[in-house]
Amino acid sequence: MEPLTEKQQQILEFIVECLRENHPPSQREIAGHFKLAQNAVYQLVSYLKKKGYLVDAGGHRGLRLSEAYVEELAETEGMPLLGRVAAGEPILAEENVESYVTLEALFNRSKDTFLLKVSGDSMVDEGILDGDYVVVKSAARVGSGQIGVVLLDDEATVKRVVVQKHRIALKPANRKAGYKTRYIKRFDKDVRIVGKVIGCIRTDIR
Amino acid sequence: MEPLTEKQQQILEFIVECLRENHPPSQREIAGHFKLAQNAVYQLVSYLKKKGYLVDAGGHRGLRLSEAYVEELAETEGMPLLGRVAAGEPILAEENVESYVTLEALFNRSKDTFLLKVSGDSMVDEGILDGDYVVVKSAARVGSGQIGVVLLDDEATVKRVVVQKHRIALKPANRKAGYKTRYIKRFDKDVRIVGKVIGCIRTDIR
DNA sequence: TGACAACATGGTCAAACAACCATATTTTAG
DNA sequence: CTAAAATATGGTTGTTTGACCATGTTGTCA
Repeated sequence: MEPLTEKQQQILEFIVECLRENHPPSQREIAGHFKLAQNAVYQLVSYLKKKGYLVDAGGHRGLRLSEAYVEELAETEGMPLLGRVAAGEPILAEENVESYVTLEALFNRSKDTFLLKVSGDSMVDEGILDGDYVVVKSAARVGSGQIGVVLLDDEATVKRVVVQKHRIALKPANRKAGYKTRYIKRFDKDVRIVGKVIGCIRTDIR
Repeated sequence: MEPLTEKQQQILEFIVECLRENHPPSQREIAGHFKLAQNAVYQLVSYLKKKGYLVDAGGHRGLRLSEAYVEELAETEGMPLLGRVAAGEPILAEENVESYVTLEALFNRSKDTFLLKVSGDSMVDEGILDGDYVVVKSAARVGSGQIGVVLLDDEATVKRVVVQKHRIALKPANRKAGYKTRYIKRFDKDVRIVGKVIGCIRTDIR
């Protein structure tokens, strides 16, 4: 995008800040903030429109960011997702960046998705470690062989669920602890399948 | 919060929607959308203020959401994080929900944080699987023993980095493949430490 | 030196606007 | 049944606002 002068940049940043807080500023408000005449702002805003940073929705307080500029901002906001990393280039060089993603976008979440903090090592061999958060999608049943969250003896456990003829097998994944599969009757009152594990997040790796 | 009538709810939702798109609606715009007189809106908005959903910043298009309501919205927006799950309760019952977190908040990210898609199984024993995204914080050096991203032979690799006297050891974590540590000279031109792995995200668990 | 872009002031004006009044109908709760 | 709350209309008023005009200054570039 066409470069901005310092003043224009300042004004634009102020506008973005205001929009972030959901109140598009009036020209007079901007003028007040920078101790300018309303008209100085009118002009500067005109420049910003001409350069394609702002769009006018019409009406009072009608300033909007242009799509192009919103996109440019997104690159600062979302996390850059790196594809193949080329040697020599600075790591965050454009050719390395595949896209910019918000973490929200990684999981296309619906209303009934939630996080559950995992305690225990029973699923380590599946890459679900103690302290991880599993992303769970609420569901009354889980496909056989999938990893699910089961409410069992007042405790939510994450296990691989295998549906058999008359029972359900809850298979841990911990080589060291041995694979002590637990079997429960189907339709047991004290057991409830809570959901299906669709993701896993680990923070604070040291 | 005090419950809303259907009409009030409708109006509020419309306002929220407008605010999301960064243009607080004027009363007339709302009125137009619902085919009402400006004054009907004035009254309904008054109720919403009285009930604590809206706040008035004064001036034209001065409507804002109250903090209380923003908080309530956050519960719909962020993912609920479940603590100890009580049996009997519906899984998303209030007593189960510890807090509502946006995924953004899980990593307190700075500008130089990015995602890198992992290919390969060399870190499976650390719970970093093929296809996972690692959250990387840019850094020229990595503490000994930490997991880092190293640019090596035109390829970004995730390995445990152990700094020794005259060399750096890159230790994979894959029992099956054997732990074939790779040693590189310190200050080797062809090697660059790119950053430190601070998190790991797995999507699409089947 | 002269042209031009950027930046600035003060002033005017019509449209958009929130606030408020009087009033009427419908819905809800006791 | 009745009173209060909620929902609605139309009209008035004073303020806020964007747009625009005339004009002046400063810095840059040819």
